Amino acid sequence: MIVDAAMRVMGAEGLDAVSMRRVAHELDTGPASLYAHVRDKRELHELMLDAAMRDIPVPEPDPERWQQQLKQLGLDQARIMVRNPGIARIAMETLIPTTPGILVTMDAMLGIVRSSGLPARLVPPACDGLALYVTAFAYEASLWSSAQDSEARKRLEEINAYLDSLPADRVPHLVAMREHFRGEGIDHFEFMLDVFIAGLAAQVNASTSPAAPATEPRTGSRGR
Amino acid sequence: MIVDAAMRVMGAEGLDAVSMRRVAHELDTGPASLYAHVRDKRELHELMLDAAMRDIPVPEPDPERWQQQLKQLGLDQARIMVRNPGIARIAMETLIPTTPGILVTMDAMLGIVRSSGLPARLVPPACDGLALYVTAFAYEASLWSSAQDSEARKRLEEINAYLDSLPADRVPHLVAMREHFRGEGIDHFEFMLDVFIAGLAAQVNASTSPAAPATEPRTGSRGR
DNA sequence: ACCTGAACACCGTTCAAGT
DNA sequence: ACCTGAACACCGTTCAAGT
Repeated sequence: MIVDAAMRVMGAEGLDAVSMRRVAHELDTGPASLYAHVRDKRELHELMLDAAMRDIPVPEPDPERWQQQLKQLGLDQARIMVRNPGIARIAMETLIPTTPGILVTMDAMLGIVRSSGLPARLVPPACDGLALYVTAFAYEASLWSSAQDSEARKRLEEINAYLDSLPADRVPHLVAMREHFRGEGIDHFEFMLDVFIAGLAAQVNASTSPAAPATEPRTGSRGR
Repeated sequence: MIVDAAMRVMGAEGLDAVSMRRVAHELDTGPASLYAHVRDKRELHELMLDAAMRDIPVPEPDPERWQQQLKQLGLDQARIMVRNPGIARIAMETLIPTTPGILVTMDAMLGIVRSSGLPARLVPPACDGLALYVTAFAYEASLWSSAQDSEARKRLEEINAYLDSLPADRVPHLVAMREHFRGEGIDHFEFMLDVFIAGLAAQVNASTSPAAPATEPRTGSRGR
């Protein structure tokens, strides 16, 4: 009931409104009562994270399709966080979530990357990194949506006006590429997922065929 | 003086201790006095971000070395944020920093990526994405270091104990790869930078030579 | 223009006392 | 075991009043 009430408040008024006092009030009691069921606010946050993320569909790893599967999983994670603004911030703050639902998703990601043929010692770093980027993207996206609509629009106008007034001699590239900054966040995210996965694929090839292979040479960043 | 006092408090006691009241106290005055110089707490944060990031060295873009230059810039940004715990959190929360110091760094990154030959419309998304990942990494790193030492160690032990008790039938990959999770965060970060840059290089090649080239064929993720 | 004291409307958490 | 009222030690921001 506590987690439900907290999720309700977050959905209606954003994560900032989810205080122990506000949640308790929702349940017609005082804040002290919550501490019989929940260690502290951090634990409540972790339970909310689990509630939101528990039902991400996880595929059976298929070595032939690891790239598509990884991208799909990343998109699913981002989608669910963007849909519940506030959850991404909790995920950023939670460091290492240890709640069952999240671990299942992380395990699925490990399974997919493992099936790619990437050396075992690189699989956890790759998954950590990807999960972190997905979370950070969703967090930025929810900053926009969770700000009061009018406030966000005002800030956006301020920024646009500011960008238009930039001195071309101090920041030439910003000025030159100004037009390319307007764009859909989710498209940028998809592009970045592709870039990341292509980079992983290069690592796979580099480790599968350390010497220049005969049939179809591919070059990754060999420099590490 | 206000920004200096705030940086001092953050350095000594962490970002959470940087309240308007605490900073005012540091200056032997009341919290209301600060509002004559600073619009609100968000603006104070932005000024702190600028103070910390203003002197990141920025290279002259060299098309021959864009990969090394990009990696170096990412490492420099991460290093400075990890050195000032709290700055990374401000950077995550600030959405689009509009302060001069930060814009110069962003401009330098745009210049480097532009010199790589990546299509212009992909340059801003790539820089946004890279900057976001760098910031997110530094944020996670500072979560560890900014927690009270004893508290962080306790939490780490809890997590390790928990990971050791995981059921192999529910999360087989987590259990199988457990040993590879212990590792230096900064090494993982460098690996991820390499992966990302290799992915970008693949995109560059894919757009430079859309048909199979003659001399030295390279394959990127052609699928988008 | 800059500063101040006092106030408003909040926080998370603890603790003795109850059932 | 669960709940409660009251309290402790804080927040960001505003505002009338001062210099």
